[in-house]
Amino acid sequence: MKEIAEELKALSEEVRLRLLLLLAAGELCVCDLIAVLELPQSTISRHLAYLKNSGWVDCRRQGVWMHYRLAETMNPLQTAILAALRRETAAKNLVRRDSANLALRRQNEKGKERCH
Amino acid sequence: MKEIAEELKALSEEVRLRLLLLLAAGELCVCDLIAVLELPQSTISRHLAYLKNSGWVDCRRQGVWMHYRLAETMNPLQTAILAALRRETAAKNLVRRDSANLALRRQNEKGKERCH
DNA sequence: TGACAATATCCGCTTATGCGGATAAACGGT
DNA sequence: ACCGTTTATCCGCATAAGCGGATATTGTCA
Repeated sequence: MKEIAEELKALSEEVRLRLLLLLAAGELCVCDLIAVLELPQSTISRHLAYLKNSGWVDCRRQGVWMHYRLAETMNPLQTAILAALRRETAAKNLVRRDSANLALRRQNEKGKERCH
Repeated sequence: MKEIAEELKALSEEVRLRLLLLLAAGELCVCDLIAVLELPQSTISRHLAYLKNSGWVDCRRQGVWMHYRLAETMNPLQTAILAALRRETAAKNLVRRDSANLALRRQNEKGKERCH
């Protein structure tokens, strides 16, 4: 039960929710997340570490860049909660804005190959 | 999004999780919850107030007794999360112990009419 | 109205958490 | 080996949250 409470606590913070929902759409580099959320690097990094320690995301290093993605092995509770969250937040302003920002950034990157 | 984070924060604490799961099986009086969880009255009352303020439970007064139950109007996210929680925690020791304690208390109460 | 029972709130304390600038660590390129 | 870039961690601070005994509130009954 303590573990379950910890998993939920990891999602009880707006920045972490935004990060998780962005990652739910696919793997991202930390620098992308910093740019999209427009928050200090230390803040983003700290919250990503929190999500990682609570089993929501994994990361892999590629050179200097660190890529985060959803944990590939979630327990059934996590899977169900994440699915519900994605479904019920899809229409929220902040979520739409974040993914729009990400799309914009992707657009501007065309041909400039970065983070890989 | 802040509201969603608040709803999740309400569930990120073991005592509140236990309370909510007990109430998911039906309305209960505060004195039952105190007896089952075996925690100080002020602790139980505080956590119940938290669950109420975050929209997970409602309460009704009947004389001196206060009865708590699941909120009858939850949003879709809450409904989904609660369903997942009930499903995934049903086999947990603590959850089973709590409901066993409640059943035992109900048994001992036979004919002694209380809390109503 | 006075005494009692159930519950909520207050209080001082301790611990946990978030913040963001500063610093450290990891890595690639030259 | 050194430099610049990216990310992680450290640090001091401020705020939030949990605890449980003490007190207040609410209601019942005589």
